[in-house]
Amino acid sequence: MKKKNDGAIGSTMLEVAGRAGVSAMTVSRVLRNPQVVSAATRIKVRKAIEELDYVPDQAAGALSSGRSGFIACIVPSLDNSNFAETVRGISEELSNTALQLLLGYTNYSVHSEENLVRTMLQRRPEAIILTGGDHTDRTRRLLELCEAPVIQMWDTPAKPLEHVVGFSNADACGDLVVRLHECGYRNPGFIGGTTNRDTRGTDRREGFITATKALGLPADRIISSGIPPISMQEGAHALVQMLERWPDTDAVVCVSDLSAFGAITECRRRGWSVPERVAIAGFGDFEIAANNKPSISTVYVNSFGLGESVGRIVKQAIASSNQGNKLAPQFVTTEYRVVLRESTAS
Amino acid sequence: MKKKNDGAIGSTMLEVAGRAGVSAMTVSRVLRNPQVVSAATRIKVRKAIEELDYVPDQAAGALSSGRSGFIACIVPSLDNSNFAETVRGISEELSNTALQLLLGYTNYSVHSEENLVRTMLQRRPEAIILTGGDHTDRTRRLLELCEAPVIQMWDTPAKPLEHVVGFSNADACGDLVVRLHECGYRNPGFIGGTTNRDTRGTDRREGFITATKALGLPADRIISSGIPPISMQEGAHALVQMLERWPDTDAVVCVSDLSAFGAITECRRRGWSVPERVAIAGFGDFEIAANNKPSISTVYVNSFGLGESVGRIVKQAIASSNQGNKLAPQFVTTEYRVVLRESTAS
DNA sequence: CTGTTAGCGCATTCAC
DNA sequence: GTGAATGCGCTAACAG
Repeated sequence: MKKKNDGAIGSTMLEVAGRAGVSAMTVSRVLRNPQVVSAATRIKVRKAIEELDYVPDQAAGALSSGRSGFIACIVPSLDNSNFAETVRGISEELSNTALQLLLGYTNYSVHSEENLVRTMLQRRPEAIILTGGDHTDRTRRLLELCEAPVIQMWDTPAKPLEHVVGFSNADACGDLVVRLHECGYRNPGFIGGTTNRDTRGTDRREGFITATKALGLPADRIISSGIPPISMQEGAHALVQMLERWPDTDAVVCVSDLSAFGAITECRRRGWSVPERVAIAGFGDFEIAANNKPSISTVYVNSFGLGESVGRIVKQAIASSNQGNKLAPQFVTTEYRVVLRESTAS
Repeated sequence: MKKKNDGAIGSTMLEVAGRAGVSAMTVSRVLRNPQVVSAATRIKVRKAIEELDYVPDQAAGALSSGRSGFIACIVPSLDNSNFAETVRGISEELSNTALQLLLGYTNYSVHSEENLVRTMLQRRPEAIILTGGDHTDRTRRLLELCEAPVIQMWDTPAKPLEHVVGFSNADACGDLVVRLHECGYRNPGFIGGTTNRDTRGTDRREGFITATKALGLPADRIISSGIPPISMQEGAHALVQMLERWPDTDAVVCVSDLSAFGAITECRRRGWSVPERVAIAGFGDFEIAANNKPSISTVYVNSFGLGESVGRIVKQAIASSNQGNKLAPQFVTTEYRVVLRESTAS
């Protein structure tokens, strides 16, 4: 046993109770169910809590109640406006609850994800939020064993684990290709990363291929450069390769706005005008897309709203579970929208 | 009491012990101190763990051992390369330990920070990492009461709470001004946000003022626009205001690379050449700084290394505490470096 | 090297 | 509206 209060804050619930002249149970009630306690007692207890600077120990509470108060949330990267916005959306939606996000990032590795899931399960999260539909077998097994609701987001996996909030990156990218075709572009190319670690990027590439084929356009103009998520510099590099290999390429779709920016900037360096020499589009509608010159055509994704939906499902699932039910698997598709700007001609 | 395994994974340590034909304590040892258990027993126990897909409950472990395994880390925003890199640095440094980051973000509000701290203290973190030196009185009180080591990062507060890892944003910005002066600029201006929520931004502005005064340059050319962290668009807006108000301004220092990018792009839209008409510099050396045309002069900050230092101190502080000591307050200053590029003339 | 005992701090359950 | 008893799952301490 540890020494009393070793590393802890100040006092225990029992000490608060002593000071207030009530039982520990009453303190507990004041904290989590104040309305069942008489006003007078409530005030006494609150005073004692104040005076002792009492901070409840959630580990103890969790152990006793079987509710950790944690929501595990695993994203590929924190340094990405899209995921950061989604996390904000989730947080905001959960802000009026006692639930706390346990955040982790995988660096786009399913192997890291497996370790993260294992680590987080030790905290007994009440729900688990994952990005995408690509997981190791072991991850899937772990997730099935634990009864917590699982939400996959940012994708629409064909075989969902349970709940899904996302959109088809393939369709979204396909729509972009269709719009470019409508603008008169006939020889589009695609720039993305070299591996399939970023499954959303891979889906966009697939969407590009499907759409170009359907439109009878060349579907093979694909440059893969760099480990996803690819950088501005790699976008620049890939664009040059693209135009060297297929000089008559008239529109380039980049896997993200950042690589699109890199590509556009490289054109400016070389004196190739965008969109006259070549049109360039991105994906994600990051801040830079609207603010660059030329502004960047892209696909807007409602990252924040996606997070809000996820948060709402988390709350519903937990509410159901509290009533002894299980929320039926939800499948929410979120908004996206092609936004044409100066980097492609209309 | 909760129903057995309600919401939990599968089995308890006792069940693993039963299956392996040992006591629960031995299972515990295999998990956290394997070398003290005989090889034969170890194998038996590991087998049972495998077969039952046992996942230990850290809440119980924490309660019993008095060690939560959590490190609280509070940053202003997740959507900021600098902080994201710092978090990566911390994570990486802690990756060979059993410590887990409990991440929170304040949206640049000391009030949110106070709530976050209170929430996180309920998890009994073994160390607490804060960004900057600006906190409410109540936050400071809470932090003093809990015995966990506190680390302030990304700043060099005059009155540190305990440990500090950072650099002087004021000095860094001042150095930038000096370098611009060396390049021949005599009428510099500063663009930043309207409030002091982002204390690092405020410090940079102060550094600008101090340096310009010391050099005998005008120190009053300051445009404040937008709530920090200011956007690209606000950078654009502020630049126009700057040149309208003080047309002979020859160099503009922006509080971050993003606002600098906005400003530069606005110049391009208006046909004002950078750096000929006006030089523009940023802060942070984000990806965009090196990749823009013109590339952006800025101050490089070793965000990742800063995080690594923080992680190292966390480990040291916990190690000391385990030996019954207390690590003497550390004060680590991290690297920064003025990087002159195309957006300022040399 | 292994087992036994006890208790971490709280919340559930049931009395009153 | 309040209190007492009990145990959540694990680990420290000690005994063997």
